[in-house]
Amino acid sequence: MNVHSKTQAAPRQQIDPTDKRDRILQATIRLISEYGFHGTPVSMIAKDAGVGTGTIYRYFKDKDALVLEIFQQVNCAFKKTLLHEYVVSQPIRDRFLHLCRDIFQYGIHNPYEFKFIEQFYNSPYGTTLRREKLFCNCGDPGQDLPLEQVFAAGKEQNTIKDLPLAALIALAIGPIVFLVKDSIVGLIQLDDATINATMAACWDAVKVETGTSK
Amino acid sequence: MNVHSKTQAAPRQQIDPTDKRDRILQATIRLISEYGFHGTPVSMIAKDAGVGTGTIYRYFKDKDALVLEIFQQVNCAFKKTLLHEYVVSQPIRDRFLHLCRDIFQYGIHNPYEFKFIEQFYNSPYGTTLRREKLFCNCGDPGQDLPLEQVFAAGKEQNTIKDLPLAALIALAIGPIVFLVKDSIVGLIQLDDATINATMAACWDAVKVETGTSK
DNA sequence: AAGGACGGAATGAATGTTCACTCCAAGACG
DNA sequence: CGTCTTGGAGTGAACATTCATTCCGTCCTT
Repeated sequence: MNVHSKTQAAPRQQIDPTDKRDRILQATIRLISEYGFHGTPVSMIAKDAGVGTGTIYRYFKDKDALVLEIFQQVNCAFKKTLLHEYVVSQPIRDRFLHLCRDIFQYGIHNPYEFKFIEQFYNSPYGTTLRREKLFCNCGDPGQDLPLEQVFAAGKEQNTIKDLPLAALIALAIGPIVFLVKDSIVGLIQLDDATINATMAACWDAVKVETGTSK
Repeated sequence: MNVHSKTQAAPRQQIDPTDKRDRILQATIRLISEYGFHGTPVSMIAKDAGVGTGTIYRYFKDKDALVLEIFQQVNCAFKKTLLHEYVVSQPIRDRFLHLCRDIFQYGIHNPYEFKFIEQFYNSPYGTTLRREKLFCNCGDPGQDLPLEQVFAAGKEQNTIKDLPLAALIALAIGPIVFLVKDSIVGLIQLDDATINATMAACWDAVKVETGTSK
């Protein structure tokens, strides 16, 4: 960008304003999502980010701090994605499908972040976080996930099955996580038709049956 | 060799026939399911198994061989569980629910093995295996998973939705894996009622709608 | 020229693997 | 029967490697 590099045209440092910090974050997400925390040495992150290993410690106290910051950042971004264009006044089914689609899209367009979050949540550290219900509230303390709101509202008006919340979430998110992971590793190709049909099937799983059951 | 090796009553060695080997396997499953491959040093496995570190290398070439053997063993045992009392002549829905129940039960009763398999499948090595479709065929080469058979049969008779196989599997297994993992880390308590209702909901997801769709 | 950002060699701790040794059960020999 | 020999399972300290973190010389900016 810019060129004349030097001669002051670029106001800050020469090449990377805070570029390096971002490169480190991105490389870490990518590598840890593939090899796991203990499977990715700091040296590997440095090489992938194109910086010296020492530089990483200029920006982060240690490896743990680096990973924790990534989790908080990615987790917040993901939650914001879910709330994007989410309208509480819409019918339960529409809101549900909207959320499903957002999760699908997020996973497909942010595969590394998606796998990173999943790994983190299933790590001992992530489990502790979940148990303590701390999460990252992103400045909206105490607010439930929108999916939980939808289920609560749906149960009241007898649109959603009367199941434990954990089971409903599993029915909604489980298949999506499963499919997206397969898609990320290249085992399948997710086209729009499949995504839509799968979302609809997730709805069938959580909705109250309308016709005869069986 | 042989010789009546004495009186034959106690055929083999005195105390530990293959006891240690098993203890090593069990410890590895438990620890890796919790801390991951790179997160569990061999020394930790040795201590947990109550053997010297060197002993592990009497039974296994290296750490990789140890883990690979566990995967093959556990994977085969799991598949056998799925085929237990599985009757092809039963209706699609009954076979489906039977398989779902088996997966639930296996996960609840073998939490370490369950998490181990999940981790392995999502590791780079496991992904390669899946892509190569090699798996562990347990002596039944080419035989599909029973779940795949059920879906194939169900599609033919228009009982199961016409979705890609991967999507159907995700709809069936995704929620179960999700719930069992939560149950293993103690976030929820899975009672029979919840299990049954969740299985039924999985069926709703994959079955062809009978009443009006909406 | 001063000061800080940067890279990467240096460092010490941790990990996977090896190896020289111990120990004990099971024949061999009297 | 009792003692000696032996072979191999078992062990954990030692070794080589890898890792996270630190440190210092270099270079860029001002």
